[in-house]
Amino acid sequence: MTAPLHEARPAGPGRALPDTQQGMRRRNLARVLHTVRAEGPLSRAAVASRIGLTRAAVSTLVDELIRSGLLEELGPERPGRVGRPGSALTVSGRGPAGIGAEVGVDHLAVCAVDLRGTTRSRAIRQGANRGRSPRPVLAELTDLIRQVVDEAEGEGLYPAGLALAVPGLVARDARTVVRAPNLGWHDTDLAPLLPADIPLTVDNEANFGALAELWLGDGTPRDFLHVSAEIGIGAAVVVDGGLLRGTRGFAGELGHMPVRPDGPECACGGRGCLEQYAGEEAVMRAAGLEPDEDRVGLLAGRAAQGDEDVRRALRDAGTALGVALTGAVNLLDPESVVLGGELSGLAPWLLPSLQDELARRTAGPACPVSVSRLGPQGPLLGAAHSVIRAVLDDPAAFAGQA
Amino acid sequence: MTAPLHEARPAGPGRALPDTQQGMRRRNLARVLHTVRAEGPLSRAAVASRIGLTRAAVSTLVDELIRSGLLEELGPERPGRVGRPGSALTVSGRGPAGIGAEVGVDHLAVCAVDLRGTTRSRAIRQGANRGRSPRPVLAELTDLIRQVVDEAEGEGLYPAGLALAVPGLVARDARTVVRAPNLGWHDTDLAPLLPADIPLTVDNEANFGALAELWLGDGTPRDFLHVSAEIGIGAAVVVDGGLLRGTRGFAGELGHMPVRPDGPECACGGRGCLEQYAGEEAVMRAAGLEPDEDRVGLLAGRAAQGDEDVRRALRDAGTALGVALTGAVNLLDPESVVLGGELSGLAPWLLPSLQDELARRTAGPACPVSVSRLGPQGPLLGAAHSVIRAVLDDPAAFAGQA
DNA sequence: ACTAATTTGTAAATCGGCATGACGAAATAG
DNA sequence: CTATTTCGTCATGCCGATTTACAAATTAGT
Repeated sequence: MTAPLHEARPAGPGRALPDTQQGMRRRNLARVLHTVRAEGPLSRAAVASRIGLTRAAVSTLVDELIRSGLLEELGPERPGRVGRPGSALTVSGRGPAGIGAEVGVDHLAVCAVDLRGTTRSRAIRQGANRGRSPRPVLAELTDLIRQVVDEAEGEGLYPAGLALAVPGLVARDARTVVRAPNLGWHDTDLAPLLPADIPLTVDNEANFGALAELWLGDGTPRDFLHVSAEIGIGAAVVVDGGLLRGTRGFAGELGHMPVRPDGPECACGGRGCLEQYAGEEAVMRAAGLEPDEDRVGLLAGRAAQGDEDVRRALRDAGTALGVALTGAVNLLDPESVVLGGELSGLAPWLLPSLQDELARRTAGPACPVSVSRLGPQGPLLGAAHSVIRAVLDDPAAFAGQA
Repeated sequence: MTAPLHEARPAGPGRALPDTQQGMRRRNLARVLHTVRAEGPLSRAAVASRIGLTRAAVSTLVDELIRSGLLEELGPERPGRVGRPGSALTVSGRGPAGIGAEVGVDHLAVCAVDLRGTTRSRAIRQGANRGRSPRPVLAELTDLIRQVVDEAEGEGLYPAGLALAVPGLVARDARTVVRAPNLGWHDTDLAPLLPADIPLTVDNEANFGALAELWLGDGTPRDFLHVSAEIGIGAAVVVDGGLLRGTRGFAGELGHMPVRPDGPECACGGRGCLEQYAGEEAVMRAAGLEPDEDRVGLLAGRAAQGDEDVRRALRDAGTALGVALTGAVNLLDPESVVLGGELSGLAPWLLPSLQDELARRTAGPACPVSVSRLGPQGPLLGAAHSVIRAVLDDPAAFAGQA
């Protein structure tokens, strides 16, 4: 569990782990569990026909999963079909729980999700974290985590892992925050500051948001670009159902796409980066507003009231986003672009100019742009579900932990 | 073999093929073959220790590969080490051959590569193909293919597949050219116009170039961006040792990255696309030269002679490339950027300004930029090797074809 | 109602594939 | 010349999925 969850791709045939029968068993356990979770209550025979194994083989696999507490038998189905009714199986509601946590600029949040995907417990605490050092913030977060874990344990769950979403760049070790400008954190190993008894994974808020979109969004494809924003503009690239992380884990930095190469200087050293046109600070300035804690809320409120200055600022930001996204879309050819995170609240005023710009610069049909249904809670849900996903991907590794 | 070679990623655990013992055997055959090919002559024991199987298991796998004609026994090694010497194994020099073919703007080329990776036969024909219709061009190409195949068969090889590189966009069915502006082809299924007795794969020239770089380049990482150019500017994205293709197979279109969003109108509908600053035509115009057949050669020649106009034009193109690449590098976080294809000949004059621009716009260490050792023959080699790669990845599928 | 047909789940036998352990073969070290 | 080391192979065993058979539970048909 120290390795990052959900690699973009398993290693090639030359370097893979030895392909032995235990590995086969483990993969088949995963396939059974995955299909039962994905396709609702299912009989052993139904699972067998879906994954291509025989009923006998599935029987033994199911037995093992039931013994591990990952599957539950609901009893005989009552269908109108001919033949003996099957015995319905579901993923357990009392097995492992994924603990998701989030450090936002102005809040902390924790939740526990069970194998079925339902949130069983949650805790939120408002309060500005900008400029506070990691230790007190994570101490506070640890309180919330204990709270949520206690509640989950009361319902018969046990924490299988803790996934933390932060608004910043995270190293590939999945524990060290390299740079989180809006918190003021840099090069900090978070693991020592969090509960040591639960396996930890730290990742970028945008990445978790994208995974939530992938797993929870309705009709979201396996190849898309997920754009979110907290001050900087973070994006996440999903390729064939997996996250593209990059060599250092920094993939998805949309904020410093050159939009006007001769524009004003940016902190990154370049000129005319997207962030200077569509970043929160820039939009606030363009709208003639003062910096505030809840910038997105303020912008959305004013825009909804019909404030022309704010609307114009958002239109311009949408155009800039459109330019940057044109480049990204040309390079990646995704099936769609999803606006998520805090950005989704501003979508009504960003979207028209964004889509215009994208369409204008694209030969042929433009890449469709949609708004996340999950909105700001995407990252937290994605984090919790990433833990659940790890269990589903290798149930054997989590077997005896109840 | 009708499915595209080298998907970016196998399907998730829920949808994968049933994981049965035959599958395990197939994968282990592949692993044995891969290691022998990659690490030179090797004894059974050496292979076993490398891939983590026992000597006994490897013995049976090797037997099967020898019977299939994919491996050869060289006889006992003569080492200075204690103990019975092993019997060296090599991949066969008389097994399957990968037939690579290329339709360029001003040439046709075909080659045959054996399992060892050595080119065993080749044929090239110069002649402008711009504006010619697919049928006569591919008829001519078919002649060359027959020639090369005959020669290869004379040496005991048999064609395991034909891979064709074209300078244009290819659909994900790996047979249909969607758009090849410099040939004037569009929406053409090439399969009926090529030998029907060899399994066919068609792909973008830039993609094959990138694969060649991945497989044949020295020290090339598993995550990089490969930039080539023929008129348009094509790039290919390699993520964790696999090609990123995109939903429609169009990933890697660098040519229409917005470089100066208010710049002149481009054929794609946008403004100030990279192609207008670093495309061949644009550079020729900026250098004050007339259109010509061998544009790259002309530019390189003049630049080498010290022509200041040409050099300035190339410097500016490098700067524009740098701007576009900044965006791509930020988005993908690759380990390096490789200049390949025709572009590699112009590298000496493009590189300085390109690297300057990239470094200026990057916070922290800039992404290293290198020049392909393979140069213009990358695509052809990549095509041939992609066939060989398919054999290595699943030897069982090619077993009885000798 | 009673039988036939159909489907489910499991048990027993079988097969395929790798691991284990032992052995002869072929080299080096002393 | 013997002891040691390593290689390749064989016999055996284990593990996991398949095959085959069968009892159980339901619907369809008379």
